[in-house]
Amino acid sequence: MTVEKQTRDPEQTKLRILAAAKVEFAQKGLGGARVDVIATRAKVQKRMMYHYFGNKEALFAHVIEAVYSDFRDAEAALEIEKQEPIAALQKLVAFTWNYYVDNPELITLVNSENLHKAQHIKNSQALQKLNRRFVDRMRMLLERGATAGIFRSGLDPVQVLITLSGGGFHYLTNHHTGEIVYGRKLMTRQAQAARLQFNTETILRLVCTAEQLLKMEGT
Amino acid sequence: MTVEKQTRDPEQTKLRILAAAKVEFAQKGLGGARVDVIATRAKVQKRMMYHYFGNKEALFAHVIEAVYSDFRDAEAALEIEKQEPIAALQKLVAFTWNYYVDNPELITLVNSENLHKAQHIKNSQALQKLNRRFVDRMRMLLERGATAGIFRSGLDPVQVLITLSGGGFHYLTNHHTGEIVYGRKLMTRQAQAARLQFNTETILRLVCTAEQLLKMEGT
DNA sequence: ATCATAAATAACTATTTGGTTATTTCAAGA
DNA sequence: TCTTGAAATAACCAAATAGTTATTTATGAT
Repeated sequence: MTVEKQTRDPEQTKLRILAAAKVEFAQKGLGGARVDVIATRAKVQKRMMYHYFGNKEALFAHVIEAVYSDFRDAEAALEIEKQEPIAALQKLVAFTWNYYVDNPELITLVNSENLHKAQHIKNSQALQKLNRRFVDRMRMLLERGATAGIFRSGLDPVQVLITLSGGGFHYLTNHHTGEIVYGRKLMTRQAQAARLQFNTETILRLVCTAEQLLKMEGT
Repeated sequence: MTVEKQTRDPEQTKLRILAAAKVEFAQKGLGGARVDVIATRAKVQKRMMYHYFGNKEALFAHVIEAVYSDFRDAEAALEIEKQEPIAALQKLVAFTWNYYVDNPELITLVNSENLHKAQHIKNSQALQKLNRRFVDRMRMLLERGATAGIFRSGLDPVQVLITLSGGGFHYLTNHHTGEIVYGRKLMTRQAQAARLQFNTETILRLVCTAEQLLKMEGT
């Protein structure tokens, strides 16, 4: 049994602040989040937050950058380039959906960052690099599919990616108002499974040629 | 020239408060919005806001409800039930997109309401009624298309509606981070036109039968 | 005309909030 | 072992903030 001496552990302290901040910012947004709540939840003196991160907004920027890069890292680890096009696409749609479901903070944090016009990540070189590769992976996947005669040619990878992520993101981020608008539960196990399936179908119908769709309907 | 006597106009006062609140809440979210800013912008004593609306959250609830019902009213006025299925769907996609573009507050307000778990509209009978009709219109449209052999049968109108709105909503609400993620401008005139076209295509490919898609590709 | 009521104004307050000052404590390197 | 710089604590503060109290003023009904 490790006896944890809490005193003097700067790395742990920083991580605890970051974790608490992620929860608070995700829950209340940048404007609604409270520095004191973060400190209390992190079991850290508020002063330490200012010591390590400077101020509330800089802390927010750190949180956003960490959350985004975790997401892209997980995505890159999928190695969809090693699968055949349709399977790769299905895998990517499912991964994206599941990641959103398992990391609900990501969604509200991204929304909050957009409310602030993305000013906190605007200058992050690290994110720009990660994301360029991300788009390239989709471009190559679409090209492979087109070459194989399965996918339509000339598709814009950015448009496909936005539609792909949006099918999950939009559903999840707006599920509270959605349940009122559509008059049904949207977050039951069944509803979630149905949405993933529908979204997969949407993307496949979007990228596959009509001939390929006819062929698959026969299945 | 009408000499405007400002004194004693409760309707105008309420409207000015509502309009100012809409801007402030849309810009900063519920948590970030400031009551004093709203009062100043409305050119009204802050006390009047409390007089007419009770408190900040109740004012927010009024704003949300007004914005939502304006949106649905405009949509109902389209009368898509009077058009043939494909044209109706194209019209609905374009309308939805354009409404979002022309009313950017709608998007951030809906996001803010979702951050608060939709608690401000949860009990609105008016909205529930409006929305039930909205889903019914899509259900009937899908049925008409299926009967005509143009649309696939068995499509879930709610899933289609979520995908349809999401294609625009998600793009617009996340365009700030999106420009960094995708490394390109997303709000130029051309980019907007391209997105509307892509989204229309997505929805048509989603609902039309494969045979119908083949037929249309010939065009 | 006047009176009752609602609209509008002005000044105020208790609390919250992001951020700071001042001080103490630990732990690693000389 | 001693010194030095970073880690941690505690108490504090000015500004901001949602909401109030107290008062005046316009207006429509009688």
